[in-house]
Formats: sequence, C-alpha cells, structure tokens
Amino acid sequence: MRLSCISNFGYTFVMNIESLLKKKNIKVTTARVALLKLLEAASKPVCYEEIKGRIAMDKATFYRNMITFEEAGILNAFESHSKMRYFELGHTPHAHFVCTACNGVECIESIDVQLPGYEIGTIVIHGRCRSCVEAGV
Amino acid sequence: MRLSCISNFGYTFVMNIESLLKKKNIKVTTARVALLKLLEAASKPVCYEEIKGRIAMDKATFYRNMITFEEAGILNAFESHSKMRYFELGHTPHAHFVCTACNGVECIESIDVQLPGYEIGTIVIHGRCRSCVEAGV
DNA sequence: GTTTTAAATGCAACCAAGTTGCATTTGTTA
DNA sequence: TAACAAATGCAACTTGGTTGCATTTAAAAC
Ligand SMILES: [Mn+2]
Ligand SMILES: [Mn+2]
Ligand SMILES: [Zn+2]
Ligand SMILES: [Zn+2]
Repeated sequence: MRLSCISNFGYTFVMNIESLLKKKNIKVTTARVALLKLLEAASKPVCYEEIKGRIAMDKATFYRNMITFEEAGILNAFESHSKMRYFELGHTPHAHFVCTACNGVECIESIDVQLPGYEIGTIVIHGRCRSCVEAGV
Repeated sequence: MRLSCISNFGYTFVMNIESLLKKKNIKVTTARVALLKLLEAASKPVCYEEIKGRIAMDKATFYRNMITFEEAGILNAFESHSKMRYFELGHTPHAHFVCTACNGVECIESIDVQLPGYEIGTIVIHGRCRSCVEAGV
C-alpha cells in the first residue's frame, strides 16, 4: 500500500487496517483504507453527506464499501430520521440518539432494552439532545 | 358531512370525528374523516403504501393531512427502516418494533427508557419479531 | 338558499438519499 | 510481467415523500 496512506495514527495503524481487511478476505484498496481511517478517527457515527468533502471516491463506492464492511461485521449501521444512513466502526450493540433540533447523533451506552422472544438489532431514539434542551432550542 | 361516511362504528363514531376536528379548528372534509376512520379501525401504525388501495385520495392529500393531524396532536408518526413513515392515532408515548424479516410494525408498551437531561420523542427498535424468531425466518 | 372566501384537493413535476449497470481501472495471483 | 477477477467512476435510475398551481370544496356571510 501507498505511503500516502500513512495517517496521524502512524504506520502501525495502517498495518492494522490492512491486516483487518486481509483477515476478512476483503481486497485492500485506497478507498477502503481511507474510509476505515476516517471511521477510526471519527468519535461519532457518520453519514455520507457529512464526510463527502473529505473523501475522494464516488458515493457509489462509499455505499458499496459500507455494505461490504457491514457484512464483514466491521461496522454497524442505522438510519436516522430524514432517511439518512449512519455508520460506525465496531458492532458492540448499543442505542443511538438522534436530535431533531441540531441533527446530532450520539451513542447511548447506558440503556439496556430487553424484549423476551425478540432479537434486537438497532435502537434509535429521537428527541432533543441534552445541549438543545439546556439551550432551549 | 355525508351519510356515506357513516361507518361500522355507527353514527356516534362519525360525530366524534367531526367534533374532534371542529374542536381542533380543522376543516371537516371527506378525506379527513375517511383517514381518521381508517386509523381508528387499524390496530397498528399504518403507512401510505399499506392503505393506498383503501383510500380514494391522492398521496399528496394523504401526507398533507397526516402532517395536519400530527401538528394537532391527533396522531404520532415515526419512520421505520426503508424510509417509510408510519402513523397511528393518539400520542401516548411508547416505543415501536420494526421487524427486518417480515416488515411488521408493533407497538411496544412494556419498555421505559430514561435519559436524564434529554427529551425523548420516538423510539424505534429494529430486529426480528417474536414470530419470525420462532419460525426461524 | 345563494354568494363569497379561504382552505383543501388532484395532478404532475420535483427532490434527495441511496442503488444499479456498465465500461474502465486496480489489486492480487500466477 | 501477464492475466483475471474485483473495485471504481459515472450517469442513469429508484423510491418514498414534497411542492406549485389550477380547480374544487367547506363554511361563513349575506
Ligand atoms: Mn454508536
Ligand atoms: Mn404505537
Ligand atoms: Zn441537539
Ligand atoms: Zn417479523
């Protein structure tokens, strides 16, 4: 892989992405490495609109790779209101909060929903986030 | 309003819809009465696709009236995966389950999510519903 | 009852997030 | 380095929902 792919995280980080992809039998491409670096650096789930300015690839490539990553268990996805799909690395199950005022998305680790007999995938809570409630927005 | 609007629920029911609309200062139209009758008869939230065969109006009228009802507090709405918007009478807050296998939508009254500082609107849980889990779908 | 008026409706065009088909490019393996 | 399958870019497409505007309708004013 190219030197240009070395990130703030250093060479080790780049190697980890490569090994991860190889272990999952996913071809190592510059687009995929760029996406995983971006997702790793992001502290929140991201959607295409948010990051399209920071990636060079076509949106078809973005979405196709998100599907690839999702099927490989590398990331999980959910959709907010406004029909937008959000992606984040990892697949530890937890809920997400989507603010209808500021459109912010937060991971919610603190709640635990149980529904006997059901198999729960994603949980999305809509409402006004703490800072919007405090600010009276 | 027309006699043809008298429903299985009888005259009293029709009067209730009319009074409700009048109380909310919403003009009583045949489209609106038909929609409220259908929502009243439905035991689950409905989306446009599901009911378009049973209503005479254009989809623009359907959606515009749903917005009117929502703003008046007559119904609440949420969107499932697949970008579809569901509507149900009443606005008692409760969660909804959307099955990714059979696309069924269920009201979930049994869970109570608390997020101090946040203002919770709708909660949507995705996964496989009980009958799909049992059937191994 | 008829007229008047603003609001509701139907229609067709539009919108936006995401998907798809296909020619071209790229990564891997031989 | 050659060969080939897989990934990519581009543009066209899909789909659930929205919008502009001419026409119709409900409700109030005569
Ligand atoms: Mn998260
Ligand atoms: Mn419900
Ligand atoms: Zn907010
Ligand atoms: Zn199901």
